[in-house]
Amino acid sequence: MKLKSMDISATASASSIVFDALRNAIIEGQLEEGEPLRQDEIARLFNTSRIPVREAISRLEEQGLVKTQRYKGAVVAGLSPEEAEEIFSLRALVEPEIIKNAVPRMSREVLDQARAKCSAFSESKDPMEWGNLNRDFHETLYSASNLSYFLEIAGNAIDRVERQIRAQLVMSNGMERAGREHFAILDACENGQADTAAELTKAHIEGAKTSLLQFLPKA
Amino acid sequence: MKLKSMDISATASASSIVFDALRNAIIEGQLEEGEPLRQDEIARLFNTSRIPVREAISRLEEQGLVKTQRYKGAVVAGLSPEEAEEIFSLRALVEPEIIKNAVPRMSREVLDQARAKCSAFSESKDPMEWGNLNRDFHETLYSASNLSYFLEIAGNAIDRVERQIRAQLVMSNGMERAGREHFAILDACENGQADTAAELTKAHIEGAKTSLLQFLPKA
DNA sequence: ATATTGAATATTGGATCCAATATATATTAT
DNA sequence: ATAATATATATTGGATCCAATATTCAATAT
Repeated sequence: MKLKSMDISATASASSIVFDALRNAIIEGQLEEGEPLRQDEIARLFNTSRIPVREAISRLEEQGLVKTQRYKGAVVAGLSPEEAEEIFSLRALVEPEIIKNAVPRMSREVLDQARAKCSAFSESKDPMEWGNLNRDFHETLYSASNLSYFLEIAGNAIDRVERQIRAQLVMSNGMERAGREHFAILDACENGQADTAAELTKAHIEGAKTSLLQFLPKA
Repeated sequence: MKLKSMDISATASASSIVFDALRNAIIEGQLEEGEPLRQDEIARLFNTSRIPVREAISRLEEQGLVKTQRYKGAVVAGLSPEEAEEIFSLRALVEPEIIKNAVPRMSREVLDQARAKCSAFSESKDPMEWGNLNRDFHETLYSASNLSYFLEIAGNAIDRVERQIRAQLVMSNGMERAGREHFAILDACENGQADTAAELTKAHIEGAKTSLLQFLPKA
């Protein structure tokens, strides 16, 4: 008798399914700044009760992706230019450290995947894909790093600005410059130049910061 | 007719009361690594139902202060030497930036408060107070900074290692060195030397990292 | 017509209950 | 006595219900 056993405790809870779906919807711009998250509506959509939805929303608030007000519910968080600047500054501190740690640990396989993703980004004609391709590329490189806490911090920082980055990528001509910079970072990684990769990553982020700040409306 | 009005939506929810209490209990070492957080027990203690307790626990997990396993509940998170190292490295990146931003913004009042807290730390004979006094001092200096996101990141990083820092402060002779370093940082702040304050802060954190890593058991 | 008040409806916060899973204890088999 | 099985108990996950607060709409006053 061949049975495929599975660890039942690895199954996703209702709350984490809702959390992941909402996080993705926010990052991808399907839920826009200020949009209310109606507990009952989301619960209906996922065919669950409101309790897991409330837990998911609590977690999203800790991630800075939504803002809740007592008795008034949650809305998708906005991003002021000041906040954006800080978040990018933090990324410019953290991500070079990640890549510096990652470079000596990169396998041939990781580098191949990264090159494929770099090309995919560069060649894509579908603006809807650019955000995912951009992020995939960076995440592939960073995946070689063993700095799990730094990865967690960077991941959340990116989540915070991702919706705006994606909007900006679609609406401006930053794609070409980003593509070139990706290849330069990748080359440095392939050549084992950790410090160069870190510097290029920092410059890349600083450039993205400048672009995004120009794109964001002034309050 | 004189009525004192209040904004009812500013009242604390059950969930945030539980969250704050658990966070403090973890930070202060009253809840130790591996200790289970029993939903029903906590609910009874706070005279509420389990729902707000579950939400509080979800938030604590996002903060990295507890670890939950599906169907098995939450336990207070541990801290490996590797994690500790990373968290301190992140702090050593972030906190100097905070203080550099804070120094030119420090009022006479903030500096006076900081000096009072610095002296209080230095003079305290009660090991149970050292943790709070230490943190108070740094938070007072940082409060002059307008980098709200950096403050959030640093605050959480400190929360993650605070229990161990406090244990280590009590059990080792790092108090004297910490006290001297505090006064040096404070002097630099008072003299408007933002870069010096940043360097001293970085050195202070790196020193604390070394001490803590010596204190933590090797796995 | 506009402003104010009252009623109805929508939504959130959390209490209670039920089902599912994990753990502890008792019973049976070896 | 030890190991395996069955039963009881503890705990978690979430469905449902109720109370509290906010928002919308209708009715009334000016």
